[in-house]
Amino acid sequence: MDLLPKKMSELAVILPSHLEKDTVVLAGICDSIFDGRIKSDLEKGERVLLIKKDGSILLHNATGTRPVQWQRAKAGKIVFTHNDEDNTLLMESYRPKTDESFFITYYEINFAAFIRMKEELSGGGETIGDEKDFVDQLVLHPDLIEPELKIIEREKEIDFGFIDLYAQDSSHNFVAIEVKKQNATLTDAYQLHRYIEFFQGQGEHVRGILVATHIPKKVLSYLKAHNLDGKSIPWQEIFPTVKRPSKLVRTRQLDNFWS
Amino acid sequence: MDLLPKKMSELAVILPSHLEKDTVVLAGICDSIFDGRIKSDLEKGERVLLIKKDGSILLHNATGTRPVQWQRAKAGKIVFTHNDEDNTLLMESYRPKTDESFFITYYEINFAAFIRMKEELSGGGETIGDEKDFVDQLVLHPDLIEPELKIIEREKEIDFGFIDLYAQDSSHNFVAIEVKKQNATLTDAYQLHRYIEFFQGQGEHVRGILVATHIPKKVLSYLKAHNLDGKSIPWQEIFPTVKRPSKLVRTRQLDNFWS
DNA sequence: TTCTTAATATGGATG
DNA sequence: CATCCATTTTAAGAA
Repeated sequence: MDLLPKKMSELAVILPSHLEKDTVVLAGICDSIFDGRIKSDLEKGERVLLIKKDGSILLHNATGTRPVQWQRAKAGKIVFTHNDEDNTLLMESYRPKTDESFFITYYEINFAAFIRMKEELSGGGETIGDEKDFVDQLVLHPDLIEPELKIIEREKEIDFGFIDLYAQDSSHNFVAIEVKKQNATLTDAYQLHRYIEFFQGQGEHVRGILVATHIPKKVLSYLKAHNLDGKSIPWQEIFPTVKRPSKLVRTRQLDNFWS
Repeated sequence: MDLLPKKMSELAVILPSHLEKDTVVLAGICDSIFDGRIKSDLEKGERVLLIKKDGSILLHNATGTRPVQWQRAKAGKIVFTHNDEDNTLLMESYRPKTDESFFITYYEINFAAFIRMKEELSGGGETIGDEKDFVDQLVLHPDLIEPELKIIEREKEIDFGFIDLYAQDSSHNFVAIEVKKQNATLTDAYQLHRYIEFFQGQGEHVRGILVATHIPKKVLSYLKAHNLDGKSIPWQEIFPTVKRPSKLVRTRQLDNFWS
């Protein structure tokens, strides 16, 4: 849990002992090649490299959420080699599963460290508010979609997929409901359309409703043109208990937020 | 470009000056909350935090490609506060654009450092083998799709979108071709179907072909059921010149690989 | 393993 | 801005 020498020849010797146990952080000037599902060449630039003990490799630029190049875990051994002639440090990794090669050439190391993370302190987590939770709420409160709607089945399987909710409306029509936690897209409307067509092919009349937190006009007009319904249910109506600060919450207010 | 003190009270004072210029790396025991498009709580655990100068925040577990929690750039100012009472360090960030709050509470800091990255050394990159390149190859070698096929137009615009390739087959039928560089999905088949229906609506008969590196059975059966064609073209047939090492390439062999 | 689908998807191009 | 679309998407769950 400390700095490593910046000298490449020493790094090449020391790093192997850390790769299996620690998270390694390396910063410096490098160029690199990733070749696999795509071939990507990076010009010489300053970047931060993170290597985790499971073999995940993340090469980050100074900005941006995603790594600029990376390789997932379960590759072979990562090899570092120092080249005396031009004083470069090479990282090589090959992942047979996906036939991906990753090469990084360092021309300068400006920072090197390792972090030993205690096995027993890997806390889990919990999420609230994904699509499953959305559907859960709709099952509990089908009237949010339409008055007197009765849910009959969830994840009803038909030939070409699963229908999120299968229901019956106040006039005893059967209804296929496709639920999207995000803004609806045309693709979602097509999908619903295909489901309804399937029932038509079976000689059954089934209504279709697309439920989403927001449905753009273009999508609504497609639905209307094909005799389908759209119902937008704002996030707040589904998860009214989730509080959010309207601006940056200062530390002393955290307790309120947690409630 | 060096270590920072691990003492929380000092960190709270020092960090602000680094957040706008440097990449900050922090490791220790924390729990955290992200609340925005979803609400996610993490139990106490040991994690590595990366904060970039554009405000991107990445909280990483000891393993895994993706951060376990994160926030994208363009949020407000990130605030660190030391709480004397229980000796914790709090990170708070709020991103108005998406109404996302991110809180991390540190109980222990095991590693703290900053990396100053030179602005002028941010190298760009280049990729070969994306979908555009795939289509390029198909335009050059339409016979890979079907003998005697003639490409007429690329990115042909119709009411509901763009058709990757528009062509004419050996019997002078017009053909709409949808290309996917990856495995085809049902959604891709729906999309193609929609294009064909558009032409039917115009009173035109147009064949539809879905081209992908791989087409699962279910997708093929949907295509067949709707009089559409599927053509899977393995990656190697499209990019035969891209060499890959069959196993880990040792440094001294790199020159061969680069050719 | 293969396939399917949600995701805080991300990121780029376009209108 | 919103929308559309490709992505080395990733990752989890089911068949």
